[in-house]
Amino acid sequence: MATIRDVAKAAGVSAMTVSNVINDHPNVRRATREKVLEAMTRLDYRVNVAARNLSKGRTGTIGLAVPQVNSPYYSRLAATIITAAERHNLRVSIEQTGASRDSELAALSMSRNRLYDGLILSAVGLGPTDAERLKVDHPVVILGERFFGGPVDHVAMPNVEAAEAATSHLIERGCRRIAILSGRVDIVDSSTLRLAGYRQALEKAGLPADPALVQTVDRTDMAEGAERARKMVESGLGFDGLFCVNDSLAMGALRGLASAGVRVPDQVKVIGFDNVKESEFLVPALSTIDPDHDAMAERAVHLLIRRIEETEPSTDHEEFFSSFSVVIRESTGG
Amino acid sequence: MATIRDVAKAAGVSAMTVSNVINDHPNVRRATREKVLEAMTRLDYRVNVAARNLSKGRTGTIGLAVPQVNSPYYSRLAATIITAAERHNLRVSIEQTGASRDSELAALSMSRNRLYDGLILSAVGLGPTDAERLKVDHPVVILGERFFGGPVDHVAMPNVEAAEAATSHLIERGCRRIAILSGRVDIVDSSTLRLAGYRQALEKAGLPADPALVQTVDRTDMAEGAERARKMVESGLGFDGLFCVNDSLAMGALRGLASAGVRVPDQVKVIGFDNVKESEFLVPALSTIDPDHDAMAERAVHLLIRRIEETEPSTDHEEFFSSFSVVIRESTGG
DNA sequence: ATGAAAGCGCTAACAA
DNA sequence: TTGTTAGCGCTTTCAT
Repeated sequence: MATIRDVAKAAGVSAMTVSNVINDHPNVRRATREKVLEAMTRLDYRVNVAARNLSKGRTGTIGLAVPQVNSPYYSRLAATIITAAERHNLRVSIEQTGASRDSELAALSMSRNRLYDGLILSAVGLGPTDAERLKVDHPVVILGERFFGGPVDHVAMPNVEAAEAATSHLIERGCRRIAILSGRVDIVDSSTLRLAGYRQALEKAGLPADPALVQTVDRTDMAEGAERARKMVESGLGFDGLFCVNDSLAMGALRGLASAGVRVPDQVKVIGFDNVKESEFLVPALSTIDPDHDAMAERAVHLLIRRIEETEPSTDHEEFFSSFSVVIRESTGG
Repeated sequence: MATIRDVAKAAGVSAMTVSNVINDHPNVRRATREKVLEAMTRLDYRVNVAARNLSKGRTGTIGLAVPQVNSPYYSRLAATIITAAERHNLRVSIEQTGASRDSELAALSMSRNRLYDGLILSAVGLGPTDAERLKVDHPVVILGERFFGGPVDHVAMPNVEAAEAATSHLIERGCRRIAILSGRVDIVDSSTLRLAGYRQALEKAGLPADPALVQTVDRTDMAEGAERARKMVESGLGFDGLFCVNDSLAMGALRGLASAGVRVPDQVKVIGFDNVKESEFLVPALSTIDPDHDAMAERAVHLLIRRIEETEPSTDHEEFFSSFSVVIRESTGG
């Protein structure tokens, strides 16, 4: 494998000149450049990125830690972040944390090992009590709901407002007994905040808040959504609207309601949250909240790059909330 | 940031001893090890992976190039590969090629740059004429249908057999005019092979092969599936079975048929291919082919590791075909 | 069981 | 415009 010195020798110049050619530095005479390029082709030279990394103290790679990539939501997030990073000539290495606290901490320490120039961490397992551990001396951006006012840059959704808008939409469509399908709410996360938005909407509309209508599941995925929705019908809970805190749950719920023989939107109207690609194609097509995913990804990458490039560590931190819109489809009556 | 030499000084030993401790080498006295570990903790030492990479000539990272990660199929593939790689202490860096030939070639050259120890390339844009370019001196495993007998290790699906099984299943359920929704078939890829399987099944059953029943779309995604299925109904094509060459198309088709007022499975039975997570939760639940994704991912990673670890390049190449099963759900009558 | 020397391939800083 | 020097932080080899 040819090194920069082999090329230098072959072209009759110094290693530095070759390096300057490779990196498009200005001060190289045209003729010299040609000579070098020719030698590079002839020797089939390839830069050794590891050596460059060591020399520059940069890896050109950022880490992205998400619970799992095989979910409509996180795969979309990953896709958007990879694309945004690419625009800045950064590669993305993905780690799956399985939503566990330990794995999320491990991801944090990976970037301490300078494996990555920075880390975007979709924190689900870490809690507010771990805030101290985020006070690290390397670039980190947190995605999620767990660290408001924490010691890191933070990109979040307008959970409360958007959940309120979703619930209000159901109310406008005539629902009076609106259930919510949510994740666990013993911790502050998107479920908790979206539940708060749901409650606000009911209150503003003067609707009673029946605790039985608040249904929580352990994992917010399709399987749980399907099972719980079916049970809610079979137990005779009685509801005419259902707000699911994410689209995976909602996809499952649509399935569960169908199994239970409930017609959507005639008997029950359903709305989700996230606007994953699939939601448009379900039967019935799913109404949902569309946060501005691209803006969130772009902002997360930007914040991270800012940190990577700043010369001295600053102590201020930014919190970004994306905008959102309500996407009305068949599941709430089109 | 503390280096290995800082730790050595602090512990009163040589850098080499510290290195030996870090890498769990046997020849270190217990007392020495403790001393070193203590110093490491005290100085908050972290290995510099870039330096280690340069020294060892390995990066501990493999590349995975897929068309896009935001699709049920590829996100599942990515998830499985990341998990398999993790078991072997390898990280995975993901690149999105957008199915373009140029990006796929770029991914190949990335790994030539020793950014990755090896590359798993889900080839969609590259064609058989590019086979020569795969003759590279670094580890590559191709996922897909385009390079049978090529100069690389290759993991593929049993496309023909599985497509035949899918079509036969529709025939067994009483379908007589079975349409196929496929990608372009001017090149050898999964669409072509699955179309061949479809034809075989018709032939074996003695059913006529009406060319009008072969429908091809440019992109095999949900949007195209929905639009085309609707048009097929509206144009009065007349069909009682539909085999979609992947689940994304099938999800779209279910949506399109619903829009056109066609009941599944009563009027038309539908089967897909891939068994993505979503298919189980659709309404109606989607019958499909389930290739052994885990086995494919595991095999791809294994083949790659074998190449990475072999001392001298061998010229033989392995072709692996996964097993498959037909998953029968509501869309073909349960 | 430990250490000294040399080098992985590149680039920043300075010199010519 | 080009070249020289001196590392980046680690590991391999060989001595002790």
